[in-house]
Amino acid sequence: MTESSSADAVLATANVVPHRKKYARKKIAAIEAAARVFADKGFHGATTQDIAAEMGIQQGSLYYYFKSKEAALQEVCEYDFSNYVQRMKKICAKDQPFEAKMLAIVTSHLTNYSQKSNAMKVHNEQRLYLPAERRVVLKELGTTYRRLLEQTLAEGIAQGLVRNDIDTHFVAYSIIGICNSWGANLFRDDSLDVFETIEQCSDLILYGTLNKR
Amino acid sequence: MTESSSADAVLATANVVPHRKKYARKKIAAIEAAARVFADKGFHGATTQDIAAEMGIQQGSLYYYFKSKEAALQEVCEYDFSNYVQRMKKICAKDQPFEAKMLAIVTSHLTNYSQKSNAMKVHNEQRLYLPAERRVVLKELGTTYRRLLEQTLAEGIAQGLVRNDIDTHFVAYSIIGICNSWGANLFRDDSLDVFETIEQCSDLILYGTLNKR
DNA sequence: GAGTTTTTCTATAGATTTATAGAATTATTC
DNA sequence: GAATAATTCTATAAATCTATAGAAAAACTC
Repeated sequence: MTESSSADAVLATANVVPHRKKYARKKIAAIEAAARVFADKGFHGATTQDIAAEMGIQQGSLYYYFKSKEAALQEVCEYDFSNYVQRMKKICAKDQPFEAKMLAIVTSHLTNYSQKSNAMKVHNEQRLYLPAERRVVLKELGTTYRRLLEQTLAEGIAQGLVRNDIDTHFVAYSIIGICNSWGANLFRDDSLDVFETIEQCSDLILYGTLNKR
Repeated sequence: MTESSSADAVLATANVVPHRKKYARKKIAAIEAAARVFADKGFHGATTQDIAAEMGIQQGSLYYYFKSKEAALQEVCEYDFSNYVQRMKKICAKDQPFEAKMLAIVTSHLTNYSQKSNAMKVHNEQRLYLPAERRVVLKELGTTYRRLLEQTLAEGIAQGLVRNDIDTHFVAYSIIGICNSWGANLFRDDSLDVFETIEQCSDLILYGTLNKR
């Protein structure tokens, strides 16, 4: 559970000045520490003391990195989210058969979960404790993601591959629901295999449970 | 959002002595008030003051009904759960075609959500904040429920109606995941139609998204 | 290495929160 | 209606939590 790698997003915003670079690195560590603690104890259950301890600093020092506890939650929820939506855009833009796209979408979702699990878990479970003002960016990104999914389904229908009697809006929400539900399971249970889970999820979404007649 | 009706469960345990009956009634009101508050603010975000205010009593008086805040969470999570599992048992015991059973299961789940929404929401989202000792009953009931679902799927396979290459364990979890995800949506969005949602959920589970060839 | 900037620490104000004890009130019983 | 039991209230102890201010330490610059 390191969640490193995509320091990129935050690092990119930092100037090349060594000072800022070092700050940015530690800021990422702070976000990831907060993500771990919030994932474990929930926003209200976690204390700034917990987060500071997770970073190995004193409680008061935490405020060098976060303006407030609430700001920390917001940053955790937004952490790497736009990269994730970006990846979704790429998947949807590709010229591939519907089944392959769906597999790629589920893969992206669950892979992201198994890599950025804490931040994603916190986003899914705790973001509603943020006041609406702090959720505008999240809402936008979430809507973009869902629309891409709906669009992909609509394309599948247009190609005659997907049933034309489904409600794309409903199915999009359902897919997100299944993926998040399995994401949480993967988080909880180490013995689960990510790729096995991916297979089964997309299989269920595509084919359902009934035998073909 | 009254959540009355099934006072039965708790009332049944109370002796016929008028005293106990009145206490039991108010205790149910306490559980439902706690459910509303926990659903809204989360376990740690809610205060005993909030729950007391919701009941129209003073903070200290709340301890006449709950031994502790944690005990209140446990009681909310367990509230009406065993009735719910009981209903599931009846559905599964019936001699009906697989499709009808699945529709009944989804209906039971989502109908329960729209009636006992607060307690169910709290159960789904907050129960893990309880220490393991307080979750034994919940765990048992949950396992029973999932097993019934798995068994129903297995019967469907035996009858040749359900694909024999699915993993019943995985599919059972997925069904629960979809239902809970839509339960939460129904909770949030009043404009959604419960029966429409039920239709769509079971349709997706049964037939998936692809056209038959 | 003196001076400057960044990072961390300590200490604390001020507000909340859970849970308890004992008094006060209300309801029930005979 | 006096005696008893149930319910609610008030007041408070004890613990905890966020956020801030200013000092101390560490890192960096020239």
